[in-house]
Amino acid sequence: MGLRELKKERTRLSILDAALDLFLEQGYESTTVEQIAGAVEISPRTFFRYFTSKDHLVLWFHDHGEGIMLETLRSVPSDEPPFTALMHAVRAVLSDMQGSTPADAQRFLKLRRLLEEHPHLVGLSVARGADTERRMAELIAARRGTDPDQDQLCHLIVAFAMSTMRVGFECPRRDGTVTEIIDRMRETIALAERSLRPGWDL
Amino acid sequence: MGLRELKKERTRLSILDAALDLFLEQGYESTTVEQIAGAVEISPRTFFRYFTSKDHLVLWFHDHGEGIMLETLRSVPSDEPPFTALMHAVRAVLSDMQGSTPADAQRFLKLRRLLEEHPHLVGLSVARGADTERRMAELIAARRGTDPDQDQLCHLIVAFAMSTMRVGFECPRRDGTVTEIIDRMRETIALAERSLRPGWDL
DNA sequence: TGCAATCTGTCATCCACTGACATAAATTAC
DNA sequence: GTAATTTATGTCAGTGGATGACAGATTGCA
Repeated sequence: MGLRELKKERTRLSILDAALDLFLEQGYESTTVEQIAGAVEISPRTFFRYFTSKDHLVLWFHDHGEGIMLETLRSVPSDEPPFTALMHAVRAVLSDMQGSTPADAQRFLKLRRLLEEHPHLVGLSVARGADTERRMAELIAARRGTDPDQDQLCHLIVAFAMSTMRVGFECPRRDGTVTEIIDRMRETIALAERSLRPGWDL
Repeated sequence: MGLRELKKERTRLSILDAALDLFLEQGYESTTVEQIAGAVEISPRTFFRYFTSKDHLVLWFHDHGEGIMLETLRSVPSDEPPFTALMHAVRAVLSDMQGSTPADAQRFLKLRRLLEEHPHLVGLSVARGADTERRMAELIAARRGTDPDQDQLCHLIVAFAMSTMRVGFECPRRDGTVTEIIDRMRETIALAERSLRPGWDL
């Protein structure tokens, strides 16, 4: 990786950190892009070259997780039932979190606090989730050898899987460590698996 | 109802209709609020007194449906299992659609076409859905006599129910009549009920 | 008819976001 | 090491969504 890419990644994280801190300090709405840019000494125009929008700052984790999930989905043996495969994908995200640097863990926890204090921001995440679901439904349909337009079940499978994930990540009132969150997520997965009729997703 | 409220409702619908037509004609992004306001001969400022934002135009159906669902949820006997109660609420929305005026049906179909052509607008709807889910989870928790912060299952129940609804309304490639959509939705409900383990939501 | 409440338009302003262009920096080729 | 190329950054000007303040018009009611 060249010096250029390295520096780019560093400013990218600087922007993210500065923004998270500002948001938590003075609120999301009342923080302007100009302020964020000022904090990392770049022009507002440059900010938009790193993040397509102010909202995008909040979506970095979602994007990261989506990448891992899609990747996992493609690599998981195709004789596994779809929902099981999706739960594998979710667990892959958890593994990634477990192996993340302390700095990344900090960012994740800050993001969670932010979402807790500004519930309407959760909407941004689930909005992008709609996109993610469409992509996943295609993969699942391919797995099932069906046409996503005809096959309602593939959409339902994906929707249930993402619901499970979302519920698992939902903010418990007192925020814990990353490990606690991962444990909670595992419980939720178990709960979902218990709730579904065996073989429903075949 | 006074003359004032009547007139207000009429302009409200005029704005909505003009907007839907413009969106379908020339796209969502490339239609400005100024154009919409111009089409119904009001000032842009007044537009924002009828709809809190441009996006809000797309959410009128969601808001309407949410109202019906919450209302139904409160009136349904509390010895019914939560998921069953939620499916009743969904069916109440379908009944309302069945009894709607032709004009309303037209609006609904136009909205669907719009969402089909601009998938990213679906995000707006599911974003608001996150809000809706939180409110519903409280009702379900109350029903179950639990604290929504502790009880993961109540969130899962609501999330699964809303997923079912969303999948049911998802655009099939060729758009049909309102009746066809309602039938499709009923199938989806049946599919979801078949997928869940009996008694999972108790 | 006249008073009070409410609706509307105008104006000024903020902020997110984008295209165009010039400059500065890093990468590559020689 | 320097020149040429590619890419990142800043400046500037502009668009469009959204909000507060105020004045004038409209409606509802006594």
